[in-house]
Amino acid sequence: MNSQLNVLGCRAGLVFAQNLKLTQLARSGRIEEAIALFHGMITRNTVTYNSMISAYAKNGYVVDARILFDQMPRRNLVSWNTMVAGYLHNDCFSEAAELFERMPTKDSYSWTLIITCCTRNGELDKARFLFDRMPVEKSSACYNAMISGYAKGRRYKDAIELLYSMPNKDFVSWNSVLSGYIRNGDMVMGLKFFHQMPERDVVSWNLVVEGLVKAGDLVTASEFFKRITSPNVVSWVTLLNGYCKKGCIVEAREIFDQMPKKNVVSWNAMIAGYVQHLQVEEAHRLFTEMPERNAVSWTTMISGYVRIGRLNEARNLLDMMPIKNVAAQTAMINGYVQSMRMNEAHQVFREISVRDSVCWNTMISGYVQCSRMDEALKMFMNMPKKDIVSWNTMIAGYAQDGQMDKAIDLFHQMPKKNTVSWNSVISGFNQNGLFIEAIRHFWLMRKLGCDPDWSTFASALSGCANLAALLVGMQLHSLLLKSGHDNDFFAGNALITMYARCGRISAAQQVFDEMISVDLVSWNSLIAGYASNGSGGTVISIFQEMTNKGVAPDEVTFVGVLSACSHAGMVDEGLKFFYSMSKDYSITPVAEHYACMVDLLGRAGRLAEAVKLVMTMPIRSSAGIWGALLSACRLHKNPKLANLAANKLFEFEPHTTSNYVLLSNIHAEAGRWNEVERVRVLMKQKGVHKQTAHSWIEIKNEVCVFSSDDSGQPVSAEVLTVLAALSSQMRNIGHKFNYPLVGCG
DNA sequence: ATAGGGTTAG
Repeated sequence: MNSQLNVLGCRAGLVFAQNLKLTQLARSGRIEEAIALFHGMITRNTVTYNSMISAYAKNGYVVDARILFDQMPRRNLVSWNTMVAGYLHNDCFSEAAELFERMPTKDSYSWTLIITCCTRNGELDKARFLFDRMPVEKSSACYNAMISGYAKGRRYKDAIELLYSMPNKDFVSWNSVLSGYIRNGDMVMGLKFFHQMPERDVVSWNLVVEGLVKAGDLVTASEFFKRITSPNVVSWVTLLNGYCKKGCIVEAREIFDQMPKKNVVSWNAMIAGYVQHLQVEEAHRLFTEMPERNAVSWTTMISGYVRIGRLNEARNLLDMMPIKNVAAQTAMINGYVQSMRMNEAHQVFREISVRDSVCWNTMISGYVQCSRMDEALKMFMNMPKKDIVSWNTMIAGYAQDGQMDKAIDLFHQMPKKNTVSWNSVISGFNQNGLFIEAIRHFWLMRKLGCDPDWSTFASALSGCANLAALLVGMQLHSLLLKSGHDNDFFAGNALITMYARCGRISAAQQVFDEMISVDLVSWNSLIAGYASNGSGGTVISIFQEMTNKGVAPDEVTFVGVLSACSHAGMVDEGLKFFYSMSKDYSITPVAEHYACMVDLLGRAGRLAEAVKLVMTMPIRSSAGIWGALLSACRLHKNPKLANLAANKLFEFEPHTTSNYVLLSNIHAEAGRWNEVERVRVLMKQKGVHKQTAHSWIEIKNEVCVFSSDDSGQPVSAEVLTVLAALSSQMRNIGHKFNYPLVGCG
């Protein structure tokens, strides 16, 4: 009897110890060892099962956790809570809520879980509804969950109101509100709240240091750091990270060396700092020196080698990694994706045991970059839980691939849209020439309560630039000033282009002058602006100004400069720049530059030289080059050469109506009616139709569309009268018309 | 063994 009891006692002791070990393994991410231990155990009690459920869930194996939960012999309240927490940990909100509903009994843990579930899912009011009606006594944790939810959702008033009504406030309560301010970037309010707090612990101080670091104010951040009475590892790492992000890697290293206690996170942060500054060798030295490495250390190193393009070293590390995790494998996939090596990317992807949304998204974006949209879609469809990034990647992919209909289709299907989703469709419309749709979606986005960012403004402004929609462009300009995104390069540069394309070059110049700092794109936009406005001399002086300031021109700069010369008839200057770009700036001319040169020589009537340039150039010809030649043929009435240029042009653009029309007109003007007929037959053969040209204007928020030969317009007669008056005025001041202006609606 | 605030990697 006694010995039997002893055996039982020993067994109980063993189970207790093994349960403890299980929890420890789970906490340090050693899930394989935990599984082995669990399966090797002779006796298991409810606590064992609970620990294992938690172990699975905390390491991403939420399905296995559920299987064990369903299989275990007896479930207690903690088992149910653990499973709900497991779902919550893996962002499975609906599963968590479903299980919560089925719970036989609920304690304050359960209620805290469901409230957290709602707040994390953005359902703040539902959370509050449950909070107000929960039948068990509210713990501090429960209050804190609700307060934290409010604060994270920027509902500071609600958060503080609840905080003040709470009976036993602790540090977590105060820090939850503070964290909301800091994480949302509301530093001014955050600091004010910090000073109002009755007492502060290390976490409070760390939060403020974090906020200051994020705002880029390292001086104040280190002042606050110095005032912390006993800084912990988190305080040190936060400051260290701040110096790394600011590019002060030497100072970061000093902080690292000064740290009284280092843990894995400290080493990882320092390694990440070196990786960010592309000092991957130094990072690797620390990596080999550090006392213990975790998955983050390996992942940081792998992504470091990926960043500098050394995929072999990255792959070696991944192969050496003892227990591979998704993050490390995704970093590797990212490397292959960037080099378009999709087969190798897919091989790594196949080896991943638990696939999260990030690794799926990386694969999708890989196929998108290779324009393999069918495979991207296959991935997207196979993905078990799509997140907002997956949707946005697909939408941007279709837009880039010219399949705007599919992009819009997905956009309408997606459950929740963010700014990036809107940006993808808006810039997609622009890329596909649907500028009106781009602008319409900008207003729609604002109407539906989504905030545009600098990228939205840049896209919408680009739409205006292409439509020469000055009034809308000016409206966007003032919205941009109000939004606070006006100091951004992209938005500023888009403004320059918008004003220039709307013919307001002085406004473009003013935007340029008022920008806090300009980049190469700003210079290029200004140059292109003056170029299209025909101010060749100004372009040349701006070009000199920018090179004097030490800004090196690129290919785009020269497209602007050369087209300026061509528009202003400055042939010699153009030729000089063309030769100088490769000689002085070592920029190899591409098709666009040759097109400018053909245009330049062609306009000047030097057709033979233009042809010679095309025949001797070391690159493949393009539609732009032959198009420029064809236009020159019209200007200088050379139907023979026109036939040659047109034949080449049709190889590139067999279905572009305007090319055929141009050729036909050249022959018509020369009275070569046989040739005109030949072009007509050619168009019929190729199935090209002469499209009815149309244009539109906006009057009092209504769009009026005009097309040629359209007498159905209600205002046609009026328009025609005005047109006739304008034509006669133009004729009076000496303008000659190529065609009689008839039939314009 | 389960819930609320703070650090690092994809």
